[in-house]
Order: sequence, then structure tokens, then C-alpha cells
Amino acid sequence: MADTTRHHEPRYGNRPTMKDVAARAGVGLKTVSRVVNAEPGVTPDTERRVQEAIDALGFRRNDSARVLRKGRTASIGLVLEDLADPFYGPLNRAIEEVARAHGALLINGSSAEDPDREQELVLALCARRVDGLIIIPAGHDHRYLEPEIKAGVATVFVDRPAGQIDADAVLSDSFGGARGGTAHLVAHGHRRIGFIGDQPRIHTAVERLGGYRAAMAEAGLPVDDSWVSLGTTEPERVHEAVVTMLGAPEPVTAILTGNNRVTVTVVRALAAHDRPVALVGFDDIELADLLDPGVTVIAQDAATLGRTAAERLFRRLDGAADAPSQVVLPTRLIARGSGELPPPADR
Amino acid sequence: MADTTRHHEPRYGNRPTMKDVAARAGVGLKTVSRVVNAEPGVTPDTERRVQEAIDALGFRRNDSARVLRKGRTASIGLVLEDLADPFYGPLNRAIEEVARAHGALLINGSSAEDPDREQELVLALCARRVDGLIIIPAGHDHRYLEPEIKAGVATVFVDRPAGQIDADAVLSDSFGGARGGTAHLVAHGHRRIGFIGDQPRIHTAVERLGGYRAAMAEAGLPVDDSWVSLGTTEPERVHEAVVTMLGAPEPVTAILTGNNRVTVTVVRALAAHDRPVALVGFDDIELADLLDPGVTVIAQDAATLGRTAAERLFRRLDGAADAPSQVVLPTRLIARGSGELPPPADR
DNA sequence: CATTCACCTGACAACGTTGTCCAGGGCCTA
DNA sequence: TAGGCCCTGGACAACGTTGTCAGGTGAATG
Repeated sequence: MADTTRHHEPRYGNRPTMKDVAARAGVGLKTVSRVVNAEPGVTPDTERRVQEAIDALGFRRNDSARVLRKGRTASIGLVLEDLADPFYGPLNRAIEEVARAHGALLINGSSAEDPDREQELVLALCARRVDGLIIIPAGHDHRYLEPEIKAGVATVFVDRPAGQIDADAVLSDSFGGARGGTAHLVAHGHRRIGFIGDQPRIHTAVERLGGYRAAMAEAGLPVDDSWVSLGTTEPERVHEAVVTMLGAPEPVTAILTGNNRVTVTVVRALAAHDRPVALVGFDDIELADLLDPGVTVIAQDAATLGRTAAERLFRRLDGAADAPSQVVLPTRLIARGSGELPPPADR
Repeated sequence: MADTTRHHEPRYGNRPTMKDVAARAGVGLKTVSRVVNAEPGVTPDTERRVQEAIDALGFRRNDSARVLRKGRTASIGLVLEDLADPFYGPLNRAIEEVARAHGALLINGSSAEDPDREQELVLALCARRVDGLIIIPAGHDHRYLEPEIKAGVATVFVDRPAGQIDADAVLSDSFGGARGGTAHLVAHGHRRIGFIGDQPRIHTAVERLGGYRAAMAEAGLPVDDSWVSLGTTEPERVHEAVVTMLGAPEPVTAILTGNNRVTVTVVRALAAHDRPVALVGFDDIELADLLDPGVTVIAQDAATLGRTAAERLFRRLDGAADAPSQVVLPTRLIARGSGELPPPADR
């Protein structure tokens, strides 16, 4: 009953607008706009008056309105699998740095490996009219993105390629990395090597499995079905896989793990096991060097992955119109001990 | 020369608008709006026609325009210190989950512990008219936020309190945690205990130092200046601090570390040291249980921290108008071995 | 003193959406 | 059959900003 002017809704908590600033400074609307945007053509005296009004009212430009008029939001969207996964931290950060260098903000969200949630998130970002998208895809069909891309939303996929559409992608060499890691174990004398990976609907999981199989084949070694376990990265499941592989009549003497989460669980499981078992893990993990033995890993460079993707995105936004392409970054094997353990001497 | 209609700039890459949809469906503008927003008052037949036009054109509502009209952006901003720091991953994720449950998107950025960058980021978020802000502050003066808060931007500080203004905050009990950790070392017989922490301009660093000093005082133990080292978390500096403390004529027999980054470096340094030195670290770190000895830590619950902050934020957005308050969450000491090492028997 | 010109300044429309309000038509009832 | 009501649909303004363009002032020049 005190306030009377409320018409339909309190707009932005009644923030001052350029109109208010103009009225207070006794100038025109456009002059305020000029001052706010540091455009030329304003006398120092006028500028000072406007600036005073701005400070007095606590005015802050409404970028929503600006965006509506200008067409660029200076923001990019990032959809990844899990913000809490340590692998994505440096990637996220690297993308942010590039975005910042281009004056853009980062909007992000987790898909939780759920294709529907990925789509929902991506479309919400498109509705905000982000200028570009960086996606670590959970799904395999990205045709829903076609209208968006055609409408000019630059899109780059990271870590895994796009499904059913032709789009830029920046990947790690999962196949080659896994092949190299497996060959490393073979070179140290192992013949029965297990592979524990992520769910087979995840592209990298399949690639890494492929690399493992390729290396085994190249070494002329058979792969028993019981040596391969794909599924969720939940500790219970992974632990059980380890127990099964090691409890077999002819147990594996080495294990290749498909990603950081699996590696951590396997390290725990092996620590509780009586005989030493060799291990090579995909993805580097913190403190891996301090464990006994140190964990040999196939390291991806998450930061470079992110930076490369973001740079490509902004090149697109700057007008690069060449055909979409894939970049594959090499992985690096870091030997720390666990991958160099020999197989047991007996049998 | 082919395209003639371009007037001032290609708006959003020429995306279809409601007007286009309306024209194609042969209905009025508002009818399209009604369909898009699932408002009542549209015959099924009309709705179908409109929907067809939407699909055919690949129309997607422009939320920028919507926001301009409605006043709520359904997005919240998160400013933290470093997206790549593993401590913030779960926090970030927890906030995202709450935001998602409230239909809001998350825009975030890293301040890199730079107060100016924090302010720049926060104000950019305000210009986007985020509905609320969650801030892990780098600076100590947040008066620049006053106009924003007055204008209705809900704001919650996390991990560290706001400076110079009265605002909601959700904190961990840094003082109590450090005191407890120090007392734990004292209880295991240590009398010369070192403290290596973050820069003294960081609130939690000071609190933890305070907790350390309090526990020492309560135990009637002196604190030699050379036992305390505050500064950046760069490995070189921390490593040097460890070397200095352990190389003194009367070396410390135990160390309390101020955060996860420091802990990791100290663990490395101690691994290279000949005599065992007890260690309690602030913040839990992955694989801490597998090291030898396991690293005893004072664990914060980052996820709860984030969730609590986000819930408070949305309660504010839902109209809660009670006075700002601080919530302090307890920490938990997890004994794993390194904190239970006795001091050397000699002297 | 008149004219030109440069420079400031402000009125106005437009961006795409949603709230308000009114018109028209169909249906029910008296 | 007339009157009234409800339901559907559309015209219009407004949100806060920026681009366009025209007006206005003062100084410099002929």
C-alpha cells in the first residue's frame, strides 16, 4: 500500500536505467549510452555529469537488453560430464582462460552422462543465445544441434566426437594411448593382461578397449573374455571386476584401466591384494608418484585439450569457415613403477 | 551483393522469431507465445499448426528478450578461486545440482585470488542480471556489491566471509579444525609443531593459523617464529619451508598444513626426508589413504558447503528476508597414520 | 558579416518477447 | 430469437539498450 507505481511487476528490483541516469544528469538517453560505452563525442563536462549520476544511482548496464540489440552475448556454453571429476577441472579452467582473453563468460553444466540431460542443457544454452558451445558429449546423436549450428552457434566437441553430424572435435588419442600402455606391459613380460573400462556407450571407453585389443593382437596374445570388464565406474563394480580377474585359475598379471576413476579404485583393490599386480592407468592422477609403487599412467593433457578446443571455437566465431575437422592430441606414458612390475616368476 | 535485407547487422545469424512462426502458421504473435510457453487458451488444432511451424523453422525462443521482459534470468553466478582446484569441483557440482533443481543455469569464473578480477567478474555477472551470486571471495572489500544487493541480487559468500558488508556466508570451521588437528598432534606427543599455510590475506589461512596458535597455547607450548610459514602455495616455496623447519637445530617433529595444495607438496617433501615427520593436512586429498603412512587430514565437506550456500541463495530468491547470517560447518579429523606418528624417541 | 564545417547532442526506431486488453464468434439460456 | 457469457485469438505497448539521423551550437574562414 506504500508503493503505488508497481504496474505489472517490479522490474529488476527497480534498478535504475539509462533513462533514469539521463533524467538525473539532464541529458539525453543516447548521451548516457555513449558515456557508458566510452564512445567518442561527449564533452568532458557532460561526461562528468553523467558519470556522477551513474555513481549516485548505482547504475549498471543491463546486458540482456544490450544483447537483444547487438546480437552477441559474449558468452559460451560448456557442457561436460561431471564438474566434480578432477579430470575436467584443468580442462574447464583452460577454456575459461581462453574465453576470458576473448572477453567472454562461461556458462556450464554437467550432463551426468545422460544424453537427455545433455540435450536439455545444450538447448537451454542456445536459448540464452550463447555465441558458441563446447561439448563433451554424453549422447551419440547430435542432429538436434543442426538448426543451432546453421543459425550460427559455433560448436566444438571435446574428448569425444559428435554423433551423426559433422562438427569440429578435439580428442585425445585414446586408441593409441591404450595400445601403447598395453604394449608397455607386454614389453615387461606380461601375457595375461586385464582391461577394466567405462561403459561401452562411451566413445573413449570403446577406443581404449580397441587399443588394448590391438596391442594384444600385435603381440600375438589371446584375450580371454574374462579379462575384459566394461561398465560403470562405481567402486563396487570395479572392485568386483578386479577380484574376479585375480581370482581366476589363470589370473591376469597386469591390468590396464580405462580412466582415472577406475584407476583409483583398482589401486585400492591391488593394495589389499597379496601378490603384486602390474598396473597402467589411463589419465594421470594426483599423488600417483608417491604411491608404492608409483602408478604408471597414460596421461592426457586436459588443459591443452580445453585450450585447443576453445581456440578453435573462437576462430570460428571470428569467421573461420573451413570444413569441420578433428584434432587428435597425443598421450604420454609416464612410467612410475606399477607398469614396470614383472609378472610373478612362478609358472 | 546477394543479400539485400541486411540493415544494420545480421541479427543472430537470422534466426527465426515468433513473428516468423506466426506468419508461417497464419496466427497472431501472441498465440505463438502461448504455445511456446504452454499457456492455456489455444485450440488443439491451432496449437498443432503453430508447433509445425516451429519445427519447420527450427525456432528457439530467445531468452534474452524474455529476460528483458520478465526480469528474471533463471541463472546464478559463481565466482571461485580456481576451477581447476580439486577442492572446488564437488562444491561447484553441488551448487549446480541445486540450481538445476530450481531451473537455473550456472555461470562461473575463476578469480585466481585476484580481488580486481573478482570484482570484474562479479560486476560482469550483475550486468547479465544473474538472479543471485555465490562468491568465494578473493578480496576483503565488497562494498562495490551494495548497489547490486540493494537492487535485489541475492548473494551468498562461501568458504570465506564477505568484507565490509553484511551478507550471508557459509563457512567451514577453519579455526576449530586447525585447533583440533594441532591438539591431535600434541596428544601424540609432539611439542615442536610447524604450520605451513596460505597467504595471510586469505581469511581461512589466518583462521587456521589462529587455531594452530590457540591449540599450542592451550597445551602450554611455545611457538617459535621459524615454525610458522605463510605464503603462496607454490611447490618451491612450500618445499623450502619444509626444508627450513626440518633443518633447524631443533627441528619440528610434526607439521600442520593449511590446505590441500600445501599438503600435497609437503607429502612429497617428507617422502624425500630421512626421518619420519608427523603430518596433519587441512582438506582431504584423493588417495591419502593409500600413501604410507596414510595422510591424516582435517576434512571439509565441500559438497555440503556448496549445497548449503545454494539452498540459502534460493531461499532468498524465494523471498526470505531475514537478516544475513553465517553458517559454520564442522570439519572432521580423519586419522590415517601420518598424524599419529610419535616424535622421534631421542631427545 | 555570412558561410562552412566540425563537433555535440538527443529523438526515434528497432531488437524479440510477454502482459494487457479488446474483438469476434460460438453456445447456452430465457 | 435475443441477450449474455465464455473462449480463442490478435493488436499493441513495454522491457532497456544501441544505431541512425537530424538539429544545434560555436569556431574558423572567406
